[in-house]
Amino acid sequence: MPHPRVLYWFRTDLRVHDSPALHAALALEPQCLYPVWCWDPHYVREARVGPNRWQFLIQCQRDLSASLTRLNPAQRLLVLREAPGTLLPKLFKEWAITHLVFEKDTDSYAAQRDAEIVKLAQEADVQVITRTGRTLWDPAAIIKENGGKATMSLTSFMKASKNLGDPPKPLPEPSSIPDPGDLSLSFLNTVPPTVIDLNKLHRQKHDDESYSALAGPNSDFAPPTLEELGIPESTATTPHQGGETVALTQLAKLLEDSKFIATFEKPKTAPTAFEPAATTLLSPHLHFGSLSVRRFLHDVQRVTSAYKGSKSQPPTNLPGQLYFRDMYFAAQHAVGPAFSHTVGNPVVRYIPWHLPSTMPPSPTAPYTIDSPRAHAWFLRWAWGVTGFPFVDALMRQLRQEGWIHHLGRHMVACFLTRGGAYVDWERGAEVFEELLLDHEPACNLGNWMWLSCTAFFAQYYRCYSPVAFGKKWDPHGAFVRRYVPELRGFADKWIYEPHLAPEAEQRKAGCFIRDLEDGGLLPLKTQAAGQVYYPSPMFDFAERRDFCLAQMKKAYQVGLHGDDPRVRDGTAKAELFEQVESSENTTTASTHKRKRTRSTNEAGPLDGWVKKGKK
DNA sequence: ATGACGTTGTATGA
DNA sequence: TCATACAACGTCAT
Repeated sequence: MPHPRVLYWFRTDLRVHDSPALHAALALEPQCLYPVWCWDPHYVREARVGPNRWQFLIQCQRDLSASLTRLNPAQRLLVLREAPGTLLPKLFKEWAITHLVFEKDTDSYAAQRDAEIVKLAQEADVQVITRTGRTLWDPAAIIKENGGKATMSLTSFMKASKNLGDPPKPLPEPSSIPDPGDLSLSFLNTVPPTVIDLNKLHRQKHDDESYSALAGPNSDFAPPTLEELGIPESTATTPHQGGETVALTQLAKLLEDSKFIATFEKPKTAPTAFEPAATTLLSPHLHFGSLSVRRFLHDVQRVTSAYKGSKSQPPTNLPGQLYFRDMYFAAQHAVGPAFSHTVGNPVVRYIPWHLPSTMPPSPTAPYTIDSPRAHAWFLRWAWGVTGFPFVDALMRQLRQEGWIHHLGRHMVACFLTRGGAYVDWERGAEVFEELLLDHEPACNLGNWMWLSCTAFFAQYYRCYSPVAFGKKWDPHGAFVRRYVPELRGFADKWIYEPHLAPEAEQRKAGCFIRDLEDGGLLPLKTQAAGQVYYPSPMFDFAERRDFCLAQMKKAYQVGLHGDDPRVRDGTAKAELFEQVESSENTTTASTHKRKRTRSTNEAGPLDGWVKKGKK
């Protein structure tokens, strides 16, 4: 191949440092290099992406574009507004591409898409080169070492990875890149049909205009703006910044504190710490690839080996966190698309949760409202108005900033599922998908299974208390005061349980604790103008914990997994869990009636609270 | 078969 | 600041 013309397809590798795929592209000694980002409708419309993550992504794209220009003034990131499946074959022809290069992505959707793209490239006589780069090890290689089985514990993962040797050393940033070829485009873009638009809720300004022109409104291939996407800038409220430059600066700063790096123990870091947080906050960069996971590992190992003194070990140290990430990627790879839900998933335990996913999946009615009460609990959880200050503080921090500490995620996930509301973990995973900057499908899904004790973890009797767990880390409640400002005036004694404060204390604190009306879905009817209120707890936690514990015990005895045919056809709940249903249902309609009146939600899952709650 | 272990629980009592 | 009961899960090494 004398004059390779390379299309480098950027996806979740928005960086120029340690990019094995970019190095592979440059090793071809190309005559020209096209650095392309395709505006995949899977991301634009089908995945749940909140304003904060849109902003973070755009920042990553802009920073990458600037880096490419630094490496060659004629270069920039070419953002094209069309689906890869229809766009890439046209580009192969238009730019006489000889090689397509990209970093492997083993997420379920991406793997399927990439297989199709590889086929299209072969049909166009374009050679495809891929490299593993998103994880420390290739998930497929890990699973092969693990005998084809999903890695369900860190022990099995570590054993499998040991046979593969150390992860590759990080590669340096290239000193230069070749010119692009001719950038003219002789065709208009094909606008993908809108079948699903899970992000419609966020497009308050106007409809999505990201597909209005192939190379952007100014024909300059620029990354989109929030304005173009119809998302008001004011709704992106995160203080966290995207981009490789920010990521590497943040990493360098962390590495200066060798004691922090070498003695890091995750369970000893406080979920209540803010400004600064107790952990590295590098996870969003790992997701978008603005930081290489191998670069992170290598730098941590270098600083740790130079550190004099006793050091922390996996699984609690910093490398241990990265191993867990890889473990989830490998498990997802082994299970396939079913990893994202219960039905058909062989590794997940079946629990007859409230608000189960609709089968077959439907984007307009994603779940069944089997219990209006549980639905209200779910919405109140998602919007941080449960009446449990620690839970609400965490959920509001998540919504505002797009990041909460790992242990905080444990707390709210346990609370929604096996330790409180008894709501399906898939509902919680969807809310996290929308709000987290660092949303990594494999890790998010894996951790939700972990915390709901449906896979990876089974000690369901270890249950987090929304009062005790907060107090343990932050006895004075500074974290609660920061994110639930209406409670600021309460004394430490009441900060985690303000509903127990006498009326006089509430008056002194300038905030009254009152029940929400209509089963908790509506704000108070009787509130006075100018008066500040905070809701009473949405349920008796001790009572709910006991109930959940009993249900979990029963479900473990029944012992069904997601791939059981009785789970798929819906008979499992009816035939094996009748007693579960009736034992909880003491106050509302009978089991019989509820089953017949089961309805699905027409609006988006969070529609109810949004408008009414915001007033 | 058996026992140790598993990243990160809570309440109680000394 | 410890230790222990709570009621008791799955995985892995032996």
